[in-house]
Amino acid sequence: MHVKSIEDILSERVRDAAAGALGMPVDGAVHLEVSNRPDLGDFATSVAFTLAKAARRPPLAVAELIAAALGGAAGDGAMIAGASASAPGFVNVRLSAAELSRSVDGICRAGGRIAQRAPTGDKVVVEHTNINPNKAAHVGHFRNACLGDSVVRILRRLGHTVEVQNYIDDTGVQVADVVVGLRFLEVPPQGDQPFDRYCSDVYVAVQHAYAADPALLARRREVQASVEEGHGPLAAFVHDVAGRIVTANLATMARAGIGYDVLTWESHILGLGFWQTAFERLRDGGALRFETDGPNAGCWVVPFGAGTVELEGKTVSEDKVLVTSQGTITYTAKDIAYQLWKFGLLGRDFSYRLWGAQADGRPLWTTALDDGSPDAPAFAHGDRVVNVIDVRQSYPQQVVYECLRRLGFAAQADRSHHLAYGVVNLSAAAARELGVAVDEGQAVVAMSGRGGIQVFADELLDRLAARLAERTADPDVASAVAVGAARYYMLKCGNTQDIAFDFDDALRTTGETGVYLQYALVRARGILRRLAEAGVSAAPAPPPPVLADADRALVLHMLRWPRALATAGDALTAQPVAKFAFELAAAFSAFYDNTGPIVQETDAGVQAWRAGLVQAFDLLFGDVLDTLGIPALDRI
RNA sequence: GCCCCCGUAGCUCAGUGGACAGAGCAACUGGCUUCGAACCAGUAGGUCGCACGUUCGAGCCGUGCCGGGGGUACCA
Repeated sequence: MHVKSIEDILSERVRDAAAGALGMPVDGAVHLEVSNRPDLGDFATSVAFTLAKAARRPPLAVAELIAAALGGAAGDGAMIAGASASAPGFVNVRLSAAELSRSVDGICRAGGRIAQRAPTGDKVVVEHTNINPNKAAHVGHFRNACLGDSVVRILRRLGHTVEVQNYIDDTGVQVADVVVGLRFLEVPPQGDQPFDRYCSDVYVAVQHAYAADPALLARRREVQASVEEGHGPLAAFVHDVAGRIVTANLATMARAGIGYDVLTWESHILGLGFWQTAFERLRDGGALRFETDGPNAGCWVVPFGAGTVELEGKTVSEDKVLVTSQGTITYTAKDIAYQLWKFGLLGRDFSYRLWGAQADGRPLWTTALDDGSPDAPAFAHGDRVVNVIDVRQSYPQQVVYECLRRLGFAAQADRSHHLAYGVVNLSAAAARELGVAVDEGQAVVAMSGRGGIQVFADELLDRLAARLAERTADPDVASAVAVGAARYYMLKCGNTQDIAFDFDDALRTTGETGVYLQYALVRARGILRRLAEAGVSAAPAPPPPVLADADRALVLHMLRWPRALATAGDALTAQPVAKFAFELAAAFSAFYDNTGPIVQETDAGVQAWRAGLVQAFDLLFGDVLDTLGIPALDRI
């Protein structure tokens, strides 16, 4: 259920008051913000500045007129307790205790989900994770999955139908490299390391082997050729390896509560001839050009950027090659076919079969080359598409969207979103801990799967859980707190911010961390538990005559949830939700510490009100944490 | 060359054109006989890279510089 937010209602009130006081129409929504002068009011608006000119009065005089009109509406049970004007022209509004009480009641009746919106009827396809199936997930992949998963949770709350796709590139060189290593090199496993970690090591070993013996590269071509033919024992082996790695990667993400709706395999896109269909469309639509000379002679290209340019004495082309002079298909080409399919524009479809059940009970499907399952739901046909992909792939992503445009699908191109996120590097300290030589003055070191310079996602979760196990007897609690800490670490920065991964930061359990959020909820649930034991109801109750600042601040913070969620959805980033969650937890912690124990409260009115307040916080904050994928616990 | 991102406290980062620029960490002071101190209350720490411009008002918008990173592959 979606209730109109306090700000929406206040905005209308201010607009009406301004129109009445000034005797002139006020167009559009009046922008309202949470006051950063809580001594003056709960909300503030600068609308007087914009109206001053037309009203032919100074801003402060306009603000005073609006405040007087708003204040006139105050009274018993009214929404607004009072309004004031302050220099140089702000209007400050204070909510009444009765309104705050109604808000607490509303939060409880909504089960905390006051930010949930009615279904919009549109479908958003979100692609994230997308790990090459030849290695264990590292913290860079983990950032991708955390961002994608939280954006999915945000969009679902905003009323969108969301389908999560995890693209598996099982035909690229990376898988081929590991298969070469497994078949032709004897790489000893380290102890009882899991298969995905072993493959990460093999991948590094293969790079060294190529350098020492270039003849080995022929083996890679051999593997790739067999994959392209799609049958034979080598192809079956590749398929088996990729499948085992995907299973391992899914298990890693499942630890953090991250799931999917469907796995889309690159080999299926090729095997079903999706690219051939897309190619013909592009060629016939005039979007492609076959080059007979120049740097791309013999290639099919999509003209892009400045075309052919002279740079530092060399002739280079900004056009994007889709089919090489050898006849092979580039990744971008496959991505064009994939993107067309996501929108239902290809005129082709996969068949599907069930991959398995996931931790949250949702089924996971996979594309299939055979007839698949008759029970499979319909996938793709999205109205919008969000691709969670490293910022370094911005250029090929733009090529993909431009190709849609050139095929006449401008609307779909506009509804294609590259959710670009910054790189996860290692801090100098983290790199040294991994045994990597770091130059003096070098702040960060790039991770490298080929070079074996990386921190694995499982390793991060394991180390966090181990640290937390020192403080709790329950290993399930330790791992749940570890998940919260790891996810918050990945979400608290903006999408475009590069992250310098640092063990000291990532393993912290105090301050602005996931632990802080979980601890606030644990404290609230501790109160509710004690109240229940004492037989005190936690149902919403009327406010006491005098409302403490900590109580007011807590209610007002909770009321900001819908806007925080909407902001996050508009920008396709979980960061505003992460920041909001921390601030709300801080408001609750201050409330907790700066007021007496509710269980021992002697004033029955105060006790009843605060019990209801804690109940509302528990419900609402549980929804906030779930949006971030942070487990809500009763005890830690 | 062209395109994109970043530059805010010692460090890591927030800051939808609005009031005195915030948080965490690190440093320093206090606070557990009370619903769990993984917390709270406080002190200190800033030419918001630089310069012009737009605006009643700029960390935010525009232009030009200076630093750092990335892209501009017949890799992904």
